[in-house]
Order: sequence, then C-alpha cells, then structure tokens
Amino acid sequence: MSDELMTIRQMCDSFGVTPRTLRFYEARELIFPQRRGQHRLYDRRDRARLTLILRGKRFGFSLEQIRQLLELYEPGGRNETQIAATIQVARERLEDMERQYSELSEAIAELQTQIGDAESRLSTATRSKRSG
Amino acid sequence: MSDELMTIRQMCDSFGVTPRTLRFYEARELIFPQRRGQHRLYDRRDRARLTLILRGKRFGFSLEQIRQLLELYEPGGRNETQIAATIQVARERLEDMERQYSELSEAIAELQTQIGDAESRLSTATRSKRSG
DNA sequence: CCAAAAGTTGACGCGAACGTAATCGAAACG
DNA sequence: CGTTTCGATTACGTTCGCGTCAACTTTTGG
Repeated sequence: MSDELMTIRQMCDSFGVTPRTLRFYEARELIFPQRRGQHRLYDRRDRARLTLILRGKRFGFSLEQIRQLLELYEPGGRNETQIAATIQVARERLEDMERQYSELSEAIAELQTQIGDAESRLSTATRSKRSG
Repeated sequence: MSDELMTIRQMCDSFGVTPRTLRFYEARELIFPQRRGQHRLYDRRDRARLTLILRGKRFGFSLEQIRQLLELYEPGGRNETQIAATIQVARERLEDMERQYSELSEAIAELQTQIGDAESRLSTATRSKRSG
C-alpha cells in the first residue's frame, strides 16, 4: 500500500468536515497535504494530525495553540532552542488540561446534583397537579 | 450584611472581567443585576451565576448553552414542560462533560508521552552538541 | 469528445464574544 | 461649586473559525 493517499472529499467524508475547513487548516499551517498537480492528497500523517486537531478543538484550544502542540509531533530537524520552546508550550497546555480535568470532575458532580434536585421538583409538581 | 451588593467595578476586579463583558452577559440574559437609579448592583446570586458562566466558558460551552444550564438553578415558578426541557438540556451537557472527561484522561497521557519523547530528543541533541 | 463532477483560488459574509471609542448623566471630592 | 471619576448607552470595529458564492481548471465518465 502506497501510504493510503486520500482526496479532499474522502478526508471530508471520513472526518466529517468540509473542504473549506481542510483548506483553512492548511492556510493556518496545521496540515501540509502533498499535491498531485493542483489537487491535494492527504496521507497517514495528515490524518493523524487532523485527528489531533479535532480533538484539540473539543478541548476548547484555539487553532494556534493546536498548531504549536503539533510541532511536538514533528521529528523535523529543528534546533534545541526551538525544541525547548515547543516542550515548554506543551507543558503549559498539559497543565491546562490537568486543571480542566479536575475542574470537570467537580462540575460533573455539581451538575448531577442540580439535575437530581430539578427532577425532584418536577415530580413534586407533577404530583401536586395530579392531586390538585 | 445586606446581601453584599457590589458595583460593576468591584465585580470586574474580583472576577477579572471587563464592564463590557458583564453588560454583554446581561444583554444575553445570563445575569440580572438590580438597579439603583441607572447603576447596576450585583448580589450574591449574580456572583454565583457569573462563577458558573466563567467555568462553563472554560469547558468550551457557548453563552447560549450556559444560559440554558443556568435555568436549572432557577427555582422560579415555571411549568413542568419547561422544567423537563431544562433537565433534558442539562443531561446533554452532562454527557458532553463526561465524554470530555474521559477523552481528557487519554489526551493527557498521550501528551505526557510526547513531551517525554521530545525531552529525550532534546537531551540527545544537547549531548551530541557538547561532545561534537 | 464533450459534459458533468470534483477540485482550486480568491473574496466576501457571518455569528460569537467581546473591544473600543464617543457621548452622556450622575456622583463623589477637595 | 466646579471637576474629575464612575457608570450608562449607542454603535462601530475586531478576531476566530469557518460558510458561501463566483469563476476557473482539471478529471472522469458515457
């Protein structure tokens, strides 16, 4: 298998995005599909990156933050200073995610409580209506 | 204490937002400060709601989603249909948060791995420079 | 071979979530 | 009592993340 090149349409179908979105990510330098003539072709790397992009978005990261994170996955020959900077950025994102993780835990518990309360108010209202 | 009314400036200072933001949230009906003449005054409830708003934002929710969630905290006399709808919306948000929670767990682990890899690449580069 | 489909590059548009004056009234202060 | 200061309102501007044409060039299929 020749690295499973995909057209933009195949990418869109399998990731649930639009061509516009893929071209936009490329313009922002988050993915770099090769070209066959004018047409874009996406390989395994591009797909891996897109997966990370979409996940980063679900966590509320900006495309720029995601772009910086993706540098971490580049084995490309960059110098120490750049690598160190990339690591530093990644550590900050990691802390964001760890904070969010623990905060989510609390928020989930609170929301469950509130839903429970609201449910009991609802059943009370339903009963009082039936008997009233 | 008379319920600790705060001016818009005091609110901004203690929450790290701008007046524009508070007025914007009010326009979108997420908070409802009282008025003394023309001036806004924020009480305990307003602060509690703002806390929830800012937290919701950190989770990537839109202001509209947050507004719907805040209805859950309203004991106000609404009818069963409305309460049931509010509960339904809250359940969906809860599922979002639970999905995000487990996905975050994975993502954190992966990111830690990547940072570790990058760090080893960095120290290797540093060593080869020292000895080369 | 010719038409339809797929893909490309601009360029403008749009909703969300505010920022940023400009202009005004009220209010606190020396 | 005048003047900063604080807040309100109105309204236009901005950034992000795409959506949506329009106008063209392939590419593919009957």
